[in-house]
Amino acid sequence: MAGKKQFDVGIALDAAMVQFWRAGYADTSLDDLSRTTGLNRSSIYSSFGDKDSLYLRCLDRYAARYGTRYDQALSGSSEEPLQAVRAFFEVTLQRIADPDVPGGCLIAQTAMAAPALSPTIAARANEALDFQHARLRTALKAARLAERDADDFAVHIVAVNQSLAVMSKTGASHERLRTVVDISMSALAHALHARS
Amino acid sequence: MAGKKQFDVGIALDAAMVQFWRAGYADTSLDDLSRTTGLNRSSIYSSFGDKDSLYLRCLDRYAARYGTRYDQALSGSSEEPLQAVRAFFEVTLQRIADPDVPGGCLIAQTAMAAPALSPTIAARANEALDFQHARLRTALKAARLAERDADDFAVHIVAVNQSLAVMSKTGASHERLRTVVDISMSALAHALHARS
DNA sequence: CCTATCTTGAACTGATCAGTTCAAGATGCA
DNA sequence: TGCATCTTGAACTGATCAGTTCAAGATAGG
Repeated sequence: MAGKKQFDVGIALDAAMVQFWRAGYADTSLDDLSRTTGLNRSSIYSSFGDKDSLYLRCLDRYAARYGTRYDQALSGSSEEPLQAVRAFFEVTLQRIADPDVPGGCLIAQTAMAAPALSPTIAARANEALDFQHARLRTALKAARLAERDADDFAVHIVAVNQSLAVMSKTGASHERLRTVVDISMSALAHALHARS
Repeated sequence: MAGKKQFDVGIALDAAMVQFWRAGYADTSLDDLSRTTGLNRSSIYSSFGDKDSLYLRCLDRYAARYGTRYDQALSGSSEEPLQAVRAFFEVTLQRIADPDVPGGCLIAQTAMAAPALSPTIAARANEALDFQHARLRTALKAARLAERDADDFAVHIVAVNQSLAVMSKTGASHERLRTVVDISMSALAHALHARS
């Protein structure tokens, strides 16, 4: 209505998300957020509330953005589960290789720091991982994998996917990360070959 | 020579290690350390130096303690690689199940927080993971696995082992963690069955 | 031009942080 | 008992933290 037009909320959220993603909650100060978003402290508070609220919004933004990519990867080759799961892992590998974005994974980082974070935030990270599990479970069941196998592989794939975040933080090469994935893929291939 | 006898350095280091392990570097204050070790701030500084030095000693203590267990697990069944790797994973599963000690993994936690830690500390965590990889590589090669396969599986197993730390932080049940391991074990079983 | 409304920078508050200092107290030895 | 030595608690320093406040400035509608 009056005053100057507002900043782009989406761009500011992306900048805050990247900052939390790179440095974690504890090691990101409001000054860091102010600097990386280009917003004043006052503007951050008036637009996003306190640090916890902003972190929560960044977590949701992260989960939504990559969640749709995981969904697309799994549904893109729904008739060929091996290819679908390969595409699923590829989402993570490409994110890690993306120079515009930190390595690691905001969800994994949140889970690791959970004891020091607010229960609401910790719960949100767990929900995101549960959702990831459900995504994979559904896709594997649709591929006519036995119910038990679908559930087990979903658990395994979620875990291995998280391990990529840890390994990338240690400076592991893209090749090494692909090796981690390939061995899980071979296990899935064997299970699919043996299905009824 | 004079004055009161000293406290037990080992016990104090264990307490500090557990504190760092549970809360991470950033969320552990010197007051926390003073409280959990029972030592005065002055005593901490005079005995262990500053926070970084103490953290490094805890990291080394952690790596040494569980490193020997991993070594024993791998060498205990050196003629049967499947059993050896199973025992390797069991070390981690038992540590996670141990109520006297936090879940997760101090090395993984350090790696995840690396960007905010001193380069020395981050490097030490990477060294520990490299050592873990070498351990597995040697054991798998001794089991007459092809050089390339031994290296690849060593990379995979190190990653999956780290994933257990992440998943345990999300409240994953012991059963689920075992499922993660079992699928990697099945992949190894197939590779061993197909060896020349 | 004028005024109402929003943004912004900077300063301030109370809390916590790592690290240091030092005097009081406890202890063992002679 | 008395002395030498170590431990300990508490206070202090300078820095940083999250969160709040407010006046100055910028803008758009009338």
